[in-house]
Amino acid sequence: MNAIQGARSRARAEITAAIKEEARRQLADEGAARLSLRAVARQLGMASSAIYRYFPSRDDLLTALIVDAYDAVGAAAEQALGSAGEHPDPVARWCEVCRAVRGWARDHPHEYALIYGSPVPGYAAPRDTAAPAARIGRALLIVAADARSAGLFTPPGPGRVPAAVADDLRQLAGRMAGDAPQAPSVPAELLTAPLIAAWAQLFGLISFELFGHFNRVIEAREEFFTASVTRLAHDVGLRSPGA
Amino acid sequence: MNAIQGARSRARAEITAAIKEEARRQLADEGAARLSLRAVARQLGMASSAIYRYFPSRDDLLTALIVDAYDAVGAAAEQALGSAGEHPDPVARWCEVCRAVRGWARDHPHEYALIYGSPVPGYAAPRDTAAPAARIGRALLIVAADARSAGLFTPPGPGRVPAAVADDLRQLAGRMAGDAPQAPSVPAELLTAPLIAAWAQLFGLISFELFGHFNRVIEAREEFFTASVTRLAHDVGLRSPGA
DNA sequence: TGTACATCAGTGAACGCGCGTTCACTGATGTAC
DNA sequence: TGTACATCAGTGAACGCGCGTTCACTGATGTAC
Repeated sequence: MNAIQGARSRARAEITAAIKEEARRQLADEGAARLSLRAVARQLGMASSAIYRYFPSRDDLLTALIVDAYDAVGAAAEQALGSAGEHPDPVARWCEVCRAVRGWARDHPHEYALIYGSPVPGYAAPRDTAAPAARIGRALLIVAADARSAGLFTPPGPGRVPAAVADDLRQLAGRMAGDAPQAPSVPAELLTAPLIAAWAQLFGLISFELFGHFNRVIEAREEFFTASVTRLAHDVGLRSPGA
Repeated sequence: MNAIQGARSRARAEITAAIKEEARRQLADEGAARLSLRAVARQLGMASSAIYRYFPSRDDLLTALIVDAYDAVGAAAEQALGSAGEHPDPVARWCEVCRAVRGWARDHPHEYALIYGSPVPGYAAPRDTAAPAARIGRALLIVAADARSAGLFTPPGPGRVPAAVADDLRQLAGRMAGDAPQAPSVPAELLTAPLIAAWAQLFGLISFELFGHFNRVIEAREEFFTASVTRLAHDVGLRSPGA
């Protein structure tokens, strides 16, 4: 092997990236179900069989795209978290994270559809997707955790949470601590039903916008989105400093 | 034409229905993108070309399935609205409508994905789908309207709604009145941003459950859903009689 | 530094398959007089 | 009631296409001595 990592393995990494890039382009034209190895190879000027040196099958290429998409949107959320890190208002910070997710989704609608739209038929998500998929939820949790440290978190009244749901939340908190022991640990009392619901509901707002259900309903998309996620922040228990 | 509507046209209606039924079955196996006219014909024991006597193209068959799906889930919502019609508690009634939608979605996951998942690539929804698609939103609105009549509706503070969104809502109210003049008219002050948001967020909850994002997160799906839509009801401004 | 060998990327042909749609046709069902 | 004609459902072959995957191969890049 060479000093600079070997020409071969560098070429390999570059071509792997080129294949994924072209596949993402085709995703945008045709959707996931119509993604075709032959078309990717054609566009790249290589024999269709050559793809098999990089991905053992079409499904493996799809999996790589899915993992990349989760990572990309997760990174966008975390970056918003970071840049709004000093922000004294947890509600505004929550909104920034939500807006980053929406922004990424609007910029990459087909990758968004790949991970948050209908599951691709006959494709079973492997374990590898679980960790990247959790990044957005984790970012939202950190907003809540920091708000609590600042005394700006009012946990929702616990009386209304069904016992079975409370059990699920306890188990999930345990699993999150175990999966990423080095990550900032998540106080179990922040992992509430409203927070999980807000997480899912966020994607209802984004999906409705991207998939066309707001056509002829809401045109002021950005204003509507911001107002809606502000409401979600309050549901979760976040408070602005002055309030 | 015959007294009993003509043997030919009766046969026609029956076979059209059989084609759609078989197509729905295949939807469940393969997803919308892989729906194949030839496979439908094969399963029905007819020549593939015979399908063209009933649907001019594959896209027209898809459109018919989409319209049927919107109508089916809309009917489920309206039925819940009807059976909970006497219910004195608007919050409970709202939950029943939401639960009916979720129940239909769980019973018909692939038809749900067809209308609320990723758009089918290369397929443009024709105008025919707009009216059936509005039925669920209309059902939710009626819950709010009846609650207001009973004095159990507290409109959310108008201060926070951006002006552009308020404009959209006014226009939408006008359009809804025009589209269905015979339907119970919708007071514009009920068509609020929180209600539209709750409508979209409802599908975030259902999609997350159906598309697998709650796996290893929430297992008490029904309890979680009911708790979440109860929270939505309060966001919208509905109150229970005693509260 | 040079040589023999192993590894690996990439090729091009082929396999077997399914697809949407068209077309000329047959035969049954309905209609008009 | 009977006959001539029009309408329509359904057939089967064909067109042209693209797909995922396999396979034996060539030639370049890397490795061990």
